[in-house]
Amino acid sequence: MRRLLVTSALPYANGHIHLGHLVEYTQTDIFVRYSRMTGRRAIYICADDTHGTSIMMRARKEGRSEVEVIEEMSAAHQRDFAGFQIHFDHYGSTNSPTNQVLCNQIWASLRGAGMVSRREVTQLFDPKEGVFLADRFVKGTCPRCGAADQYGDSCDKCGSTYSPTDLVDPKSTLSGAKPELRSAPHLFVSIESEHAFLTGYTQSEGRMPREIANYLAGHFLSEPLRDWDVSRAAPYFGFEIPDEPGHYWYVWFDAPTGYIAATQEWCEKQGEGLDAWWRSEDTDIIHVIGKDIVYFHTLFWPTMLKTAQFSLPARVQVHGFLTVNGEKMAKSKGTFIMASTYLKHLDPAYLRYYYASKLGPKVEDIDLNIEEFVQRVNAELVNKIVNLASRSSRFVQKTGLSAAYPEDGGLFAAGATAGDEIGAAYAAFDFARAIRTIVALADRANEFIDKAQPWALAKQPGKEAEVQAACSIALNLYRQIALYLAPVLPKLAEESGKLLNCAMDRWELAKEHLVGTPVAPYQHLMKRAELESAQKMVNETSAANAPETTEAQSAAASPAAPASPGAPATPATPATPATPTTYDDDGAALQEEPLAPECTIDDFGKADLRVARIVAAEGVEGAKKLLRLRVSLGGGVERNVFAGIKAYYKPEDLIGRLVIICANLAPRQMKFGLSEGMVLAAGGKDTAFLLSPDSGAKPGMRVH
RNA sequence: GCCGAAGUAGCUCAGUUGGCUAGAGCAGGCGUUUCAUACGCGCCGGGUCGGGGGUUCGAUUCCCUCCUUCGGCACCA
Repeated sequence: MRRLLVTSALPYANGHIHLGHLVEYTQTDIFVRYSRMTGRRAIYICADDTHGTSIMMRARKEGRSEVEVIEEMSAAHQRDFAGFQIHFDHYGSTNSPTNQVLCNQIWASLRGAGMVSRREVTQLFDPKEGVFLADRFVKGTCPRCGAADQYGDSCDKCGSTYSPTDLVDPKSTLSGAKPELRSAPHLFVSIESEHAFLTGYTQSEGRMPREIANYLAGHFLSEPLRDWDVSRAAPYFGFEIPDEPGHYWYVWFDAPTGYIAATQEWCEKQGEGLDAWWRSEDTDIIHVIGKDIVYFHTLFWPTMLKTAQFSLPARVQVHGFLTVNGEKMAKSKGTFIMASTYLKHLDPAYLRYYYASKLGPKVEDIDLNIEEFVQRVNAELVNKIVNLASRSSRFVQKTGLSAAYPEDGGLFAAGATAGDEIGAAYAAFDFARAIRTIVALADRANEFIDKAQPWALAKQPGKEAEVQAACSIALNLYRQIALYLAPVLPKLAEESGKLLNCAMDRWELAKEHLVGTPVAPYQHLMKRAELESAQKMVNETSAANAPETTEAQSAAASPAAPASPGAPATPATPATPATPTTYDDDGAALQEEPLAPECTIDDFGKADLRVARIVAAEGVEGAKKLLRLRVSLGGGVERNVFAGIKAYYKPEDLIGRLVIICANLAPRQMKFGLSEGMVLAAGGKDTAFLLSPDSGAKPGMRVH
């Protein structure tokens, strides 16, 4: 049988593992465990992703070295994974000597193939803001058709595309200043030469979920592939590029190489050769990733592998995000639940089972609904499955199982047949189907016991053989089920093996009767999940609101969860209910958006900031992010202002509220109307917090 | 608005090479057992299969269109 090398995305070393991450690791772990049970040689490789600016900033803030930071986090990650019975054959780090050697090697191959270019990148630079401007931050007149007010990359009037430097009369959309041309050295990897290869690779049947292949075909492969900027200038925590001193590989360059490096470290421990795993026709490599990092795994990574003559992944399995109670995970709602928090309150088996019952082969978000979670685990796992063992094992403790398997009306045979279907479902990452089929088997087993009534027979003298027969059947059916669930619930399988004195490690065992073996005294195999405990977990998460809020999702290779840390759930609620005794004001926000160049008091004075009252607010039809606000400056002076805060505030909650606006901002014609000012709000990519004056302020007052 | 995915019972979902009265689990109601972790078993109620149109002897399934939801992109002065 072909060997399997399976990976999950590398968790970023700047945040703890949360329930969103666990979707992916659980999914992968189940797949690997199943594969092993069928006799396939399979290894599960992972590592921490450690490089990048975030780690550097964190280390500085905490006054210690980056290495100390990432070692601590790696230990925490591995502790969490172990707590959820996620078993890696090797867990490495991208900051390893092995990985560095490998990066050098792949880099040399790319160089050798003539795919690397060093370019003085001339970009438009905003002299007022002190930043380089991405295409979308530049507007000007289209060089083709002369349409005004077009973006730096393409014209929506004539549809032509061009470079921002071609724009006539360009303006920075940040400051309105005329951008200057400035250059900086960058290293690029060109992948356009591999366009045909990538089309063939990504579109080949079974390589990845269909919708992902379509997405790539439509968004990237339909036009020339752009060069990939792989360098970052010092200071940067990472590997210095050997032939380009002062420049470091961008974290996404050395993250996927970590898959290979970690494999190599495992090989060294095992005395095996790396080539058998990464340069072999006999090994299938499968990457399990989240839908947010498809781009890196399906375009750049295959190109790197091909160029350096490594095997190409046979499959890239993509999963969706985790939502909690139907919404994106948010600290403020108590749904940004850390793995370690969960473990304090609930059995990891519950989550493994629940995820398995929800995970299909499609790229769909899955929802963790706390109530459904408790209900489902209890109803299916405890009430009908585990209870099977509990209700039938006691009657045969003294006698053990029948020496010959009794007539059962074909139940066992049906269960054995179902095993093929269940196995196929596991192999296809359709765990939900596997679970459905398994639960159906448990239903049949319960019906059987109910009809056989061993408890009634046990009271009638002379019926001992019948009691034994009924329970032998029930326990054989239970064993089948426990075997089928073993990839999901390894611990349950192990305990069941102790109860029935049998092996539980091979899939094919489900086709063999278990006869004549002793039965151990029954001990609880699993407790019922308590809603109260789940509630406590949520409450504890809410209470711990501040720590790790912003750090959790800047991950380069972050897998499962959506990135919306700390989105304001109820903006109307005062932000500080009590005086906090400690603060966790980390540098994440500042790091994400560095300070602008110094300005003078006169510069500042140019902006006329005023208190204003929102007198009307409504969503803008056709716009997903915009609210149209009517604000009053008092004395009947009103303004029409658009604000990109639809996702964070309900219009009705805003009416009557005092805010700060920039009142002398040049009016701007937008797609949906004229905007006559700007409402001030703090926030980053996924958040917005409106500014309000203290009570007493009146509309029209100037902010000095 | 553009691209993608999806809309089946109160909830979570099965079900399509087009075909018998559209299914399961949970939740709800009724009954029943008491071996088991108040668990199990039986029965019942409940769906215009998002709306409309078309192809067909026949459409939940194929085609068109509209609506809604969720992602991604745009808009966020």
